[in-house]
Amino acid sequence: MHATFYPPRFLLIDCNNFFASCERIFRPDLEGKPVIVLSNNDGCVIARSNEAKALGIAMGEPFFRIKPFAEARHIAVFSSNFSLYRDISHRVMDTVESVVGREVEQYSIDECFVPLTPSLAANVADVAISLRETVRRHVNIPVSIGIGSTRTLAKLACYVAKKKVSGNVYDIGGDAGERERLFADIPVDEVWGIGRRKGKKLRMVGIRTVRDFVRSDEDWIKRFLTVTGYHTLMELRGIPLITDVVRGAEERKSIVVSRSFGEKIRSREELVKALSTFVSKACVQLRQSGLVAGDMTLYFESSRFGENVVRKEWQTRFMRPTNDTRTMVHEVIRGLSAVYEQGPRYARGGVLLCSLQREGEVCGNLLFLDREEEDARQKKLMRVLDAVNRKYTGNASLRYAVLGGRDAQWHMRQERLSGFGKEGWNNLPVAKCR
DNA sequence: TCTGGGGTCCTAGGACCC
DNA sequence: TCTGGGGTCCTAGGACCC
Repeated sequence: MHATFYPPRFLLIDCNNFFASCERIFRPDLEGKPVIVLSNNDGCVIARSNEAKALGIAMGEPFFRIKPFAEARHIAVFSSNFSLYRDISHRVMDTVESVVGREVEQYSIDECFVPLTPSLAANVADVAISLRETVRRHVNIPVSIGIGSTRTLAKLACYVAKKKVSGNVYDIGGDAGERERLFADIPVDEVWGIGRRKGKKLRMVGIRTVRDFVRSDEDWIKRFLTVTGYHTLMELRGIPLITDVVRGAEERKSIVVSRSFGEKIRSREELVKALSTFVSKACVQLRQSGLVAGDMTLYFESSRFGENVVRKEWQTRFMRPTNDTRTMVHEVIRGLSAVYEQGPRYARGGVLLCSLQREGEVCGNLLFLDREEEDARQKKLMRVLDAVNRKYTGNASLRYAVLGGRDAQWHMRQERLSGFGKEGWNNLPVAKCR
């Protein structure tokens, strides 16, 4: 007896206009009306409902430029509210898992892959429709679903589901003729993994559609677009080469916290407050994941849209990898003393932690054997700090004095936060279970 | 006046060693 | 002091993703 071979199949679920759809959950009156969501500091547009897209609002458009237009057309405008979006995202993922009966591969805040088992694959059309309906009913988020024999094909199918078919579900199946016709109709830069640069490169040599690309010679593509382009090509031909789309929190390689400042900063003291706050946030993430960082980079810069862009950067390596806020804040102060220059108005800054390792797997350093007692005290302090902050709204109630008050001028502008911003939305009737 | 934030992977080139 | 090739490791920068 030999096992039957089942070709792999994948389903991709992607929430439509995710952030805009999240805001709509609490504002049913906005159904069918144009909605946009702005980036941090209300800087530019990062999500648009279909109606807003139809009005010609582009992704990444600076808000100040379209503000009069948005007002004239009664477009609903929201500041981004990521804690809300993360929560809705969890609900969507949980719902999907409950329908398919297995763990999904969450790829981003608003999409996930489901590798299909033979029994799911046998009924994939029904499964997809059930998923779409259940997510709509339980979380009130509309989704599109693509199905294919590789993850890249499932992504492409989802593009078709969104743009070209009614019902928002599409399966790139086995019919070669249908696939040919479909591929001939899709620009090559819509493929997952072909971005702006590679798309332009391909067009310059006459490869314009997905069909042109799929027909290209694979050795030539490998030389022309490196191995990543080769992987994409093979995936489009139905050979799965991309497997690693999820990474556990403990496998992360870096943590970045960076922001534009609400108002430009001139003084070193304000920069210390801002960057110390950023590094404190990064440390909380480290501790939540059970990680320590070996290196830290901090930077701050003037507006990238002005003349004479000034950018300052400073790097340090810790004697021992750490996740201790006090140690990091100390380094921030040291770094700013080293590279701060008076004069420019700084518009944004950030902190990057890398060389991450699991706490407890850090190689010992003989120089520090006598520090164990102090280490234990410091760890205990961090645990208490995290616990208090979790208990009191998670909003950094307890923090180092150097971080300054909450009204600091560099804090984000969020003038259009929906009423469900800080707390309270947990109690709202999100789930419309029958 | 006003222009997001957070990730990963690959490659080329330099440093260093044998 | 110079000659030479091959290997590894690290870093900066580019490209991609959402």
